[in-house]
Amino acid sequence: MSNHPPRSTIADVARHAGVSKATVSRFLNHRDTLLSPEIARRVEAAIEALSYTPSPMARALKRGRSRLIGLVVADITNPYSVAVLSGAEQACRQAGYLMMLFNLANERERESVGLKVLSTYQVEGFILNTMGLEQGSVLTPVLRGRPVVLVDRLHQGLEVDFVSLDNVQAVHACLDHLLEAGYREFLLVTEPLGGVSSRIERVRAFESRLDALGPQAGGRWIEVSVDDQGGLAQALRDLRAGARRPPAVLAVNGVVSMRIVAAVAQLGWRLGPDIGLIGIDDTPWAPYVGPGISAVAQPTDALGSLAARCLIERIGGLAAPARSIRLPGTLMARGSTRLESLAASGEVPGNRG
Amino acid sequence: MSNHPPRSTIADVARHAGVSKATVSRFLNHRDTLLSPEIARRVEAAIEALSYTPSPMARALKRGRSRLIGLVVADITNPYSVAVLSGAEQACRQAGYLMMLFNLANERERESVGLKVLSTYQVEGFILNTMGLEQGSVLTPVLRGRPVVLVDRLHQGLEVDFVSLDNVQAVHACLDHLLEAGYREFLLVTEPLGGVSSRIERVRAFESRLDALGPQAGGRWIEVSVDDQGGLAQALRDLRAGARRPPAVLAVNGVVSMRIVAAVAQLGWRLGPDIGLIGIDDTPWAPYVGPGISAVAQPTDALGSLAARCLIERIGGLAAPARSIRLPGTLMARGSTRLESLAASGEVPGNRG
DNA sequence: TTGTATGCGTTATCAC
DNA sequence: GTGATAACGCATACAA
Repeated sequence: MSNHPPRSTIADVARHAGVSKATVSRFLNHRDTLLSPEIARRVEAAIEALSYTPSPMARALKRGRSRLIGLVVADITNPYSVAVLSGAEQACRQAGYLMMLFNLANERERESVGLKVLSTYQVEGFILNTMGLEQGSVLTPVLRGRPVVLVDRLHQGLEVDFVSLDNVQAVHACLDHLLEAGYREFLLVTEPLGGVSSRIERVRAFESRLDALGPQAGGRWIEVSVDDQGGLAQALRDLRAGARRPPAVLAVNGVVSMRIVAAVAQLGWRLGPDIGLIGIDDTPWAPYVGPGISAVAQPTDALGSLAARCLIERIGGLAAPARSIRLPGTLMARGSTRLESLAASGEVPGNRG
Repeated sequence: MSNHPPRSTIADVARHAGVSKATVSRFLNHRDTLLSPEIARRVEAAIEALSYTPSPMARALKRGRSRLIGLVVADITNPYSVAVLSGAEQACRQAGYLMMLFNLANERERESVGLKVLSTYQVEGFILNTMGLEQGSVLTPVLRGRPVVLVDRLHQGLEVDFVSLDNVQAVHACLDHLLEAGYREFLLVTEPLGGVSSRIERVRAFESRLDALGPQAGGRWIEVSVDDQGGLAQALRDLRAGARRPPAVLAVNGVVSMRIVAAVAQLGWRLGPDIGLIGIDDTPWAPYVGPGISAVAQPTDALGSLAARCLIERIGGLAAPARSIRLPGTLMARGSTRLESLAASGEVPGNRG
């Protein structure tokens, strides 16, 4: 059993350099001011020689700051969450913060637990990508004044920075594209709203746009829970039966897109000619699923890094009123929104940007 | 500006309960022994009243243990990594550990940086899902005797627990399935081996199985780098041109599968009848891509939670020799390995388990 | 400009 | 059984 030397401490460095701990600490934190070149040189050499690194734990204890950022995510299995997480992680790293991850695994009641746990580790701020079900009033006490930024989903009564897709723009882009492609009858499919702000916003945008469009187009929206694939298929059957020409479905997110694709496959219909499909959230596979699935791609990386940067600004003391940042999505038009089948023309599915 | 009360400390609890800090600490750590019921009750009440939680930071400082586990991941954008991560995170949580995440973002040289950073945070152990390029000899010093478990990829000279897909079984399952489906000419496509153990194992398994098969089947393997999509298409053209009947491709992982699909689409071929495709790594979209992409699904969740549990056992002091755990994958047969096209029969793509 | 002393919130070692 | 007290590694007020 090899015994490993304990990591060297500030005391070791001080001894090695023949100075006091305070001097080493000064070198670490206020290198510029208050230090004679000669001493600085010796301290630096000692640090190098002992390959000394300050203990963030001890620092956190003393200063109350930990260089840690807590990320609470509803479901790390969701590619959207991961993409955002990834962008955020990068920005944090660049700013010298480390990320502590807490995954809710879709158990919403664990949200406050996650916050508490991260809290005890003295994280300096939180990025929340959760269901948004906990009211701000219950969150506030555990936050203890530490900054928070919300991603994708708002929390009632929590007035903090918010970063998200521009849902109105995204839904409008979808509808405009469908109209241009020749569809006139629309069905928006969402998971049960359940108070989730992004879903609600998308539904509202859908409704208001449809109102504005007037009689030239018609549409409804339905909630279908994940375990009711049969209900979804039935809804699609009804939709198509009641329409004079091929209708189109707008999937509120990637999960729903996937389920629509499954249902359409099961029904034996062709995406595009028989029923249009466009969804919010793009995936690398989308170009190759059936005739290609049209989608609005979210700028997930930007969302994540913006969230992180906002948070870090707040940690740095910024006291501006709560900001709301909305980033546009970009439409990827593919075969699932092409009324005329291309099977005959020999064209191949793929990206059309 | 609302001022937030500082979190209560062990001293607050002691004062509130009219006992000493030591007593409170005892209640926290050795509740069972050495404590009169009366005092215990009072302490408990005080803790409740002040909603006190011990500071993990201070604990870590004093005891050297942090209840933190460090996870270094090559690319958090890779769904495989995330799936593993997710399983690991869950197991850690259940054991009362929190996960600190360090993403290499595919910059391999950041591996030792990641280890160092996590190290300073006093993580009690590491789960590594990286390229495996750093030799054990360079890793060992920063590990300082703390346990490590490797996922999916081995490191040379690092004899620690290892958890991974049973690559031999997986590749054999693929080949057996292809043979049964009627294919006889095989091409394994991998990203450049670059010393990554999982890729090497899969190639070796491919070669040895082919050897064993003898003249009834033939095959080669090629490395194609991510940015050489043209080269991949050309390789496929050559493959098909040189084969008497439809050949089949074995994609070494999900990323490669995706690229093959893209190339085949570009070539205008039908997956299955024109060229077979089976890949390691399944995705939710696979059933709906073209005729359905056949794949070997990895037990990612199990891999992750096993990794975490191994690590936690080691942290607990287990001193057994390094273990190597190989979990079998499960074959999902779909249309991309069906020689006869089903287009005519009206059957619909989907899972066939 | 540098050193001494104290405290951050815990746990552990001693007394009592 | 319980209470002082020291120490973990660091940063800072104060003294020099």
